[in-house]
Amino acid sequence: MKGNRITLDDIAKKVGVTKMTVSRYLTNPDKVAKATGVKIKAAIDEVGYVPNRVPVMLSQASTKTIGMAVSSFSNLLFSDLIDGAEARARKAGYEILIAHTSYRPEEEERKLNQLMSYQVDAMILTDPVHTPLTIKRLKMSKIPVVELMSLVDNPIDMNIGYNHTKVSYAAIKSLIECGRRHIMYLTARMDARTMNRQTGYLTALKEHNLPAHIYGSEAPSNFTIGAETMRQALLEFPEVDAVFCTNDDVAIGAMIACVEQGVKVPDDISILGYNGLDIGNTTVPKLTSIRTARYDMGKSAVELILMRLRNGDHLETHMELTPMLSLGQTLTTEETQALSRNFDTLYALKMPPLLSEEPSGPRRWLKRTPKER
Amino acid sequence: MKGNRITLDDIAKKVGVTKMTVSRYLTNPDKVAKATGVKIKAAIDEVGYVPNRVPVMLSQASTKTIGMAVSSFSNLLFSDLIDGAEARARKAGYEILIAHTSYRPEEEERKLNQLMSYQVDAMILTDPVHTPLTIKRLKMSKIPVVELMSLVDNPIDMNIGYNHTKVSYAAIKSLIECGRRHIMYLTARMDARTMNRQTGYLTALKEHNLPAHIYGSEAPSNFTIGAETMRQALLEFPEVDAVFCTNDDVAIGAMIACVEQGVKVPDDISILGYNGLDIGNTTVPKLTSIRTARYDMGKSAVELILMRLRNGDHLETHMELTPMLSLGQTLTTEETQALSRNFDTLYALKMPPLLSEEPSGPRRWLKRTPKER
DNA sequence: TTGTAGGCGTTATCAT
DNA sequence: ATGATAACGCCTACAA
Repeated sequence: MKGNRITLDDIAKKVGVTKMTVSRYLTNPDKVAKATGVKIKAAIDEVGYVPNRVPVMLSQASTKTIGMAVSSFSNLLFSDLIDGAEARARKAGYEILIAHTSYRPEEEERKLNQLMSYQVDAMILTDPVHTPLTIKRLKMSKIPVVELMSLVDNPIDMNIGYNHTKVSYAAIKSLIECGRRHIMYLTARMDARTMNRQTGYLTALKEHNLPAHIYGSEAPSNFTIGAETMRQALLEFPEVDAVFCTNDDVAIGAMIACVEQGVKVPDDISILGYNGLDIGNTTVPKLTSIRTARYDMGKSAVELILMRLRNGDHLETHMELTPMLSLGQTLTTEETQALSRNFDTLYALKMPPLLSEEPSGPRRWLKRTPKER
Repeated sequence: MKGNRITLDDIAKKVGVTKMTVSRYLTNPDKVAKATGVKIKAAIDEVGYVPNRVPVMLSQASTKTIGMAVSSFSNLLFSDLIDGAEARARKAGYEILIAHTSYRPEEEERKLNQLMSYQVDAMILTDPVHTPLTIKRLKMSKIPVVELMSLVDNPIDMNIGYNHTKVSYAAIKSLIECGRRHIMYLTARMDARTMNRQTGYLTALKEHNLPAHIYGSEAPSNFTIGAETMRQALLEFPEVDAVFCTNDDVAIGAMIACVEQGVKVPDDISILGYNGLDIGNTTVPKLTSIRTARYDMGKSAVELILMRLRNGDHLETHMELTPMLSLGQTLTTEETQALSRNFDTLYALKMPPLLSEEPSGPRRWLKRTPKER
């Protein structure tokens, strides 16, 4: 039962003109007689009329709307992505329509369907993996699509992001260069980016004939999970001398566990986070983390879309970004410098064949169901 | 320039039927001949057809869509609200359309306009303050509206939330009962709920003739801001023996500052957070916080909307919730018990006339612009 | 300055 | 089992 919404015609009748006049007033008040305009305004204010954009969408016109499917609202990194995209979109008179996918391709497919059914002019995706149907729908629709965050192998259209595998490879190489030999990968719920990082981690270790130690959980990442997993790791793998974390949440959990157990960071164990969120600045010592330019990515995505929409050009844009280091004290000075150096030359970095098979070393999963509601 | 989207007619022509037959197949495959259905399915799959919901919206029908205007994506509390609402909505075949307001009534007005222009069947609001136009539009539209989080004075329609003023009053009273005399309010960017809490805080102090000490910042709250502000407070107001925080982010910042300065929590200073987010469980000691039932609120909001939509009843539903205590160790045992007791009898609680004027004690604002982009 | 006609893509309704 | 027609509310294009 939906309320009887007010239409242009209702306003028109109140004023004693046709809806066309009211429509004109709405797009440009100067196009109607001043006296008429005043009456129309009064009528609109009186009833709280909200223009219905649906018919406009129907008339093949642009909807001035960009759809954005983000992986999660509980990971702060996506909040920055949205802010960047919205700020740029608004400046151009566009709106962003947001949906979230919970990192699941099928959910992305659902939400994409929903957004496309609103006739969005373009789509921004933040998951790197899609269902075949998602890909087909986007390609057939011909609307501009930007995949954000990860550099992907077969972009649907445009792509801005990081090669997380390469970044992780470079990070682990740096730690090895600086003498770490028992490097652990601390992870949480497996999504595609988590896997990319793992591949980079495994590849670097393999190259140096070092064993892999992967500790993770099935639950979505948070501080508690990170701490629990790290406690377990310290028991089972006490030689650990470096922890590469899939994100800052679990990294902070790891720091908490280290403090509890009297482990010195970074002397005994160095800890490296991923994303460079604000929270890492508040710990003591501050977390060293791989910082991704989230706000700028959101902004750039909209910029690429606007260019395409305006010029109709079909430049294939695939931008590989290189991360900065969010400086803290959870790596040694030497390690920090090695990482910065290696990130600077990331484009030139050659990797050996990627490893995606199971690691040779121990692999430990804490069984733990997501929290009850 | 929008892609030439595929329509029902395109599919129909491919198959050699009219679009009506294809439409029937989509709503109920059994309504067309089996052979026809097979051909239609093939055609749809081949071109990646996405049904266009816009015409459906136009034909006065329900859009099966609920609009939700959340204050922020960078505050985790709203993520739970969204999850609760989405879970319930999906079960009923509804979609949630999300927009964010950055706590600003004018932005809420903009986003409301956007959502209503998509003909949503109902609206969920999470800000407690609205522009007059927002209120008028919602009331005139007659669609079900739920205001979440805060119990408000003049609800637009339905309302589920907390009386944050009363909750804060009860919390401060409890601290006073237990002997605290130098209670500080630690806040951040001022939104309406922050103000409600301040009023409760001031009222309780006034009743006991204690001076108020309010420390805050203009920037959006985060851990860094909380820590900075608390450091300043410790310098200027060293007698402080309790810190009432507007949210868990600044509370954790306060804990960090206390640890740095060698202040014992809760012996020297007790710290109380607000919202009971997961992050409070990871600190040492765990943060004691006032927990709000966010997921359930989101769920209940949709439930009320569905009832209204289905039955057309116009029960005025105004639910006042009472918070639980998220148990930690940043209050003394005695204080924790006092708070729990007082929350249990919150409904019966009588407050003196509210104070909303400026506090009598010192008030200190750290000037700090939001972080550069 | 204002009005009229037609069309956007789907579904309800009424034929065939 | 399938087709034809009308309607939803706005805007573009043309007319007065």
